[in-house]
Amino acid sequence: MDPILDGLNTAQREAVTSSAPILQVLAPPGSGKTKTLTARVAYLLSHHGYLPQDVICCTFTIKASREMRERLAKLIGERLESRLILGTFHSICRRYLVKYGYLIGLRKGFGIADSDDSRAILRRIIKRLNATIEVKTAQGKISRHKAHGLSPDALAERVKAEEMELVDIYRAYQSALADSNLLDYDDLLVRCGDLLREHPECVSNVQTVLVDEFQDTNIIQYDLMNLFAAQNRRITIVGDPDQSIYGFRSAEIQNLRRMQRRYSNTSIVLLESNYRSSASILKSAQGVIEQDTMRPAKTLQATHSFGTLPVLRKLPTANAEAHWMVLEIKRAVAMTGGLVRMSDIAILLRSTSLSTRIETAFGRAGIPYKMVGGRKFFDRTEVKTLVNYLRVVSHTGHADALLGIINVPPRRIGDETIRQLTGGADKAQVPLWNFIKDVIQGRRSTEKKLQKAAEQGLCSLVKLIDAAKQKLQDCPDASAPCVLLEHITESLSFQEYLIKTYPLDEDSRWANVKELMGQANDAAASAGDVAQEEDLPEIEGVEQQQSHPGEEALSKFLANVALATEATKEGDMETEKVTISTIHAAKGLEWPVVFIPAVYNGSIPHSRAEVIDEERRLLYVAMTRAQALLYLSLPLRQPRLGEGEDGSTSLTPFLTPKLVKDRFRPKGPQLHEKVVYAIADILRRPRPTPDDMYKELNSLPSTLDDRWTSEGEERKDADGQWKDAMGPNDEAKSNPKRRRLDSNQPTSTTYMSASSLMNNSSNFQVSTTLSTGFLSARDYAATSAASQEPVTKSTPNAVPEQPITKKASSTASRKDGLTQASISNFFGGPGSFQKREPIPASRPSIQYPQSSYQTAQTTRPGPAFVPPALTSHRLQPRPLQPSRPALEPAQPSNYTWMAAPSRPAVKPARMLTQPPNGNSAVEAETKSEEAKQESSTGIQSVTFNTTTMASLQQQGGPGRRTLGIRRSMNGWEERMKREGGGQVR
DNA sequence: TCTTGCCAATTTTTT
DNA sequence: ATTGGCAAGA
Repeated sequence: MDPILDGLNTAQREAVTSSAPILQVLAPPGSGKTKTLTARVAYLLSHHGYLPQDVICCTFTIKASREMRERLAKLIGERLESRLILGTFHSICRRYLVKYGYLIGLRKGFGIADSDDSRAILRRIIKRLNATIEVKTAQGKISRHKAHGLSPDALAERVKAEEMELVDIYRAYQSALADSNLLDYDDLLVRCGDLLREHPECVSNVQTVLVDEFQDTNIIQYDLMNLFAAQNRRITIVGDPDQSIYGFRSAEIQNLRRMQRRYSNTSIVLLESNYRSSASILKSAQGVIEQDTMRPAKTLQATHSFGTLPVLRKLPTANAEAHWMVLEIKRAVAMTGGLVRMSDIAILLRSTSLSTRIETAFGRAGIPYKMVGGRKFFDRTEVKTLVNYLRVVSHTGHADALLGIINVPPRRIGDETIRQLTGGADKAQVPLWNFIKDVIQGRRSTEKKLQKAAEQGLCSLVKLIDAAKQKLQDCPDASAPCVLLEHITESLSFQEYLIKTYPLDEDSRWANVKELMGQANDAAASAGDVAQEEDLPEIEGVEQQQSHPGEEALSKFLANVALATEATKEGDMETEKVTISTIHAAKGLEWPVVFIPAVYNGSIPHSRAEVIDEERRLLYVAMTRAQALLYLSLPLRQPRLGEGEDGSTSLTPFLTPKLVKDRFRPKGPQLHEKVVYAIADILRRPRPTPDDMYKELNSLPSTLDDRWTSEGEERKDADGQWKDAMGPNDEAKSNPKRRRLDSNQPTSTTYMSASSLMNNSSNFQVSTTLSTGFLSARDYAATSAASQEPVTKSTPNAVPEQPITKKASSTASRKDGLTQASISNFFGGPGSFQKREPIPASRPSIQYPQSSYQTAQTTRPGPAFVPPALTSHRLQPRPLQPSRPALEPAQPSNYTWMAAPSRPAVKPARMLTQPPNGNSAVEAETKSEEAKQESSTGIQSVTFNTTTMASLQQQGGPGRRTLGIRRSMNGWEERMKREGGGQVR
């Protein structure tokens, strides 16, 4: 078997090997999206004969693209991998603009304005224009407009007089960027779009385009995808509408539909099996996401056992909440006998501001952690300063960078001097840098005479920069950034400067400088590798812009700095650390144990959130990061920004009372043997031995989550000493009396469902009789073996400690199961369904909301298939295709649904129903046939449905539409039931 | 005029 | 806790 397909389930293979030209892979969290996309890249290279340099693969974050590169290197080897055009939209666009930007009049050596730069520019403009708008809002609005492709002029035409202020600011902002030869994040995309529209030949080599996290693309990115693929019109995207959490950045979920409308031959593969989380976590998460009524019902098929219920914990204050996390982390680590380690744990936050409390609590308790997401490193002032020096050296026109360093270290250049200089430069219509040079060399003068000291300071700055520029010219290779940094820090006596200015933490700041140099060094080293990631394939007839290699290395380094999110080098990754991250930054990742604190109204949903659904999805994304243990918590009081006047908080509305009751426990789970084993199984790790599990117990203040009542109150002991006795540091020496395991606490019972109540009461009575008040390991073993805390609740799916596969069909037949109809419903939008009817196939210009689907399922048994033995020959490397005639959106859209149920095995041959070269794909796919199940063979036939969408003049009434949905759902259910028995694997 | 020191305000999420 | 804005010394 093809090694590329190893370890993929049938639906995933379906997606990987599909010969469909336009393919959408829709998949819930944990279903192996990225794995599938990666495998598809490899597959396309090896089976379709695409050259890596002719394949564009867009990811959303730098981390994702790095991960993908690593996976691909393993799959296809570094040689091929390094030639792929793979990266974030922004970085890919930058590459094209570097090479071909001259074609649209972009100046050489442009820099990238990060959001601090943008903010600084806007601040100046707003001040100058005496505008009232806040810098941040202006920044956001401008970015929005750019993402929608609106230039200042275009904006001016469609906006009211009162908004003209913004137009002026926008204009001024653009010209300020242009003056400094900068592009901001949005410009990278917009300008690249301009380039490819005017000069499509730049991507004429591109055979296929793949996009990860498609639900997060905005309009411009969507356009770019199509422009990239203009030549050959072969696109694969993966995405999940439920995980769309970047609406604030103008991401548009509708792009999924837009794409289907544009490409009538869109095929869709659904992945439904979740390989990440316990069934109970999935259930809880689904309970959250399903509150979104506009969303299509969709199955999330668990492959793991039910596990232990997630926790929803109330705590008195935010500090208590942080402390509670400390205790639960310690408990989880100790009681699982090394199964759960610090690095297995993540704290996911709605906003970075929540981290401080947690960080201090962790710091005091000695819990190692690393904070990701907050752009920390490159924001450090000392790092920023040095980077600004590099930027000025790279491009002296970069006015903001220049202003950032003009008086750092202090050169006696104050506000007044700066005002004189910028004012003069403005008047003379000369870049600031040139003006300064002219002034100190006596060719020009400022309105008011500059102070001697200031002039001297300017002199030394100019000297330094000029010397550095010379050095850059002399440096013919990628070591330029490194060389320059050394030169600059030395000439500035930067270390002494740091010592003087930051006497408190001078060493850590210097360490940051060292780190920056290290990164420059790494960049230099990796640039020497076989293939330059930077290089785009040469295209005949289009000249690439060449530049000095040292300069290029420098500008690339600076671009990486600007585009990096968490470029903090993974140097200290080896040590065991808890991860603290924003939810946004956690997307695509997973951890065995996840904490989500502050689940109160105002945090989630955030008080300033615009779209409530997006906040819900955010919580959903956070919850589905967890594999085995999931803890949500909230403080009952918030000192500052609470909801009520008294600072009391209320639980997020996303966690409805019913959901809380059915799917959460009020306190951390008892971590006895059974629970621990279930965790081990979910993580696919060896079960720890009982000895391992018990040996650390004595370090814990309690083996239970009993420091607070389940109503979130401070537990009052007889002597009332909890509070002071339990500093975070001295658990170990606290009075044994307080460590006794509580057996009955009335408060906790209110939450318990009947089943868990039963065994909550009596299991631990043994312990209270122990003279020490604390269980020895063996005692604990004895009690916990008897305790049998229910790991499950009575749910149809509750199959403890058993892979859930056998139950799959029952889930699928539930009314909330994902059906083809419901998914199509999503794409059609609400109410787009109708009973199936013949639909005129050639209606032009589809109005999406009015469209309807014809659902039918085809199975092509026997002769229609190539015998399995031959399937491996099916997709031999093909000659590259000539570009195909365009399929215009005016054609009816025919979506091919290739919904392989997660569990059953499928013969790959079915893909042959599509002609291999795609030219006649449309015709083939529009044929819809009734699905038939080939149940007798015991082998699952493919469910290969063709959904034809076309516009409808008039819609049926709501009743009819519902009927239509029901109908197709029933068909699906029927099939699922029938398929339930025969499974091949 | 530049520097220093104090006070106030501030935090949604990312390329 | 960090940064920006303002007032008083050098």
